[in-house]
Amino acid sequence: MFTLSEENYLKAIFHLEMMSGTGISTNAIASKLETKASSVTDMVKKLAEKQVLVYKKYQGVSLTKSGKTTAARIVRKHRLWEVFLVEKLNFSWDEVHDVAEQLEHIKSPKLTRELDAFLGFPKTDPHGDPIPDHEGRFDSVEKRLLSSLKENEVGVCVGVDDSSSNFLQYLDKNGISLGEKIEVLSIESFDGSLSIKVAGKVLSISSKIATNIYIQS
Amino acid sequence: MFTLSEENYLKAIFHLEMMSGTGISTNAIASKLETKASSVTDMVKKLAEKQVLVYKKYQGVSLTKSGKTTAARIVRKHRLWEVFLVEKLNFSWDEVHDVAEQLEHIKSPKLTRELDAFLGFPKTDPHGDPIPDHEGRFDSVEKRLLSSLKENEVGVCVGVDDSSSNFLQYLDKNGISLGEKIEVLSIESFDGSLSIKVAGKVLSISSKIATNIYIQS
DNA sequence: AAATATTTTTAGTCTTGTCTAAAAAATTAT
DNA sequence: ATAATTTTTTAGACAAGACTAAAAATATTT
Ligand SMILES: [Mn+2]
Ligand SMILES: [Mn+2]
Ligand SMILES: [Mn+2]
Ligand SMILES: [Mn+2]
Repeated sequence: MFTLSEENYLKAIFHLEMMSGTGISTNAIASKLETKASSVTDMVKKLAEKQVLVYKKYQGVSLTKSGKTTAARIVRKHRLWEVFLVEKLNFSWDEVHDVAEQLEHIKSPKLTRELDAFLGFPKTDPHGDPIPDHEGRFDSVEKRLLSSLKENEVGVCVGVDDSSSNFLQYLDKNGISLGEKIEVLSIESFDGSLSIKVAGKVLSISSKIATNIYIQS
Repeated sequence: MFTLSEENYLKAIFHLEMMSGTGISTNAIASKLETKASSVTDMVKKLAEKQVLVYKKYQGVSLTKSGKTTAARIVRKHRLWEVFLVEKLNFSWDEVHDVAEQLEHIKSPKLTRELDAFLGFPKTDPHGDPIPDHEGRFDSVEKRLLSSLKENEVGVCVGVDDSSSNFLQYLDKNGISLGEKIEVLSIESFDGSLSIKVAGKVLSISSKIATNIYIQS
């Protein structure tokens, strides 16, 4: 069994390994969890003793098989609860993250199993992220950044990279949501900003925005 | 804002005041929380500083208005989640308590509000206990112990005093559930055991069982 | 009204998870 | 290859929440 703090470390390392492969640095973990490197060193020693990760001084850490499964199950719960909040309790996609951060630590295998069934075994959460199964497996949707499209190409929005309330509200305001068709009308070579057509309306978005939207084409 | 531990103390004191009035002793709190009296003394000092209870050395503690509301809101969440688990996720009434003990600490006013609405604003939980409103108010159902009935009297089961898995499973096994009519056929004067008729069947229950079942007549 | 028993508080210790400051190792620049 | 910089670890401290053992206050007997 893991403490709340241990679970948060495992999840952070899991996400970091997802992005940048194995051998996650103390500093990377510290900045993701908004804590200090020295605290991370202490904690990874403890987690190494519990066999959920391998730690070699000055070399960073890597999750073991068991560590990956444990972390994926927390992510599974996080995303199932996000679906619940949006589908059943009228939350919008920018309101769910903080509550899910709490709910993901509830310990009850039956609860997770039944919640999954109650929601109809969803495959993705409200931000387009895949929901791992009980064993921690999930199929990664093939997707590209909107910024990788060329002029006159089209795609369907299937996810976001940044799930902050700020960014999601910006998307809402501009009619961009999951499943929406996006057409790139033109690209400004000077600053990489795009003119796009979405939901019948033309709008201009910065390159920063375009690198936080995933599309399928 | 209160820590998990502080919330558990507040809830315990709230329940103790419910039963035995004001001025709750250190020992009573300790035994309810399965901790030591010395730990309780430390904690009530802290809670007194936070103005949620009044503490006078050697005199026990009493919740303030604000303490009562805070505690009632935790109880509100506990019971709403119990309803959710039974009504929506196929839990039985003997499986919900431990999970609700975790869920009651989730902090999100919107979540509580929406959950309440999603469940259709239930007035009681799966054990017949009333669900406080946001302000901490709730109407106490008038009810008596089954053991207070005389021979040939009847009542309807409206609650249980003990919500342990053990006891609830015993009730299930014998067809006793909320809303069920119970008729007292005879009372054995030697040990106070009762012969009752419930769901068409006659069965004999000990006096201890009878003092843990609430009925309305 | 003492004496005894019980309850409650205090004093001191421990664990978990965090922090700052300093030391050590690894990396990058000259 | 040395020096400077950055990253990581160690050492020591702290707060929260718990515990044990001992002291103090209260309650109960005789
Ligand atoms: Mn999230
Ligand atoms: Mn999400
Ligand atoms: Mn309960
Ligand atoms: Mn209940």
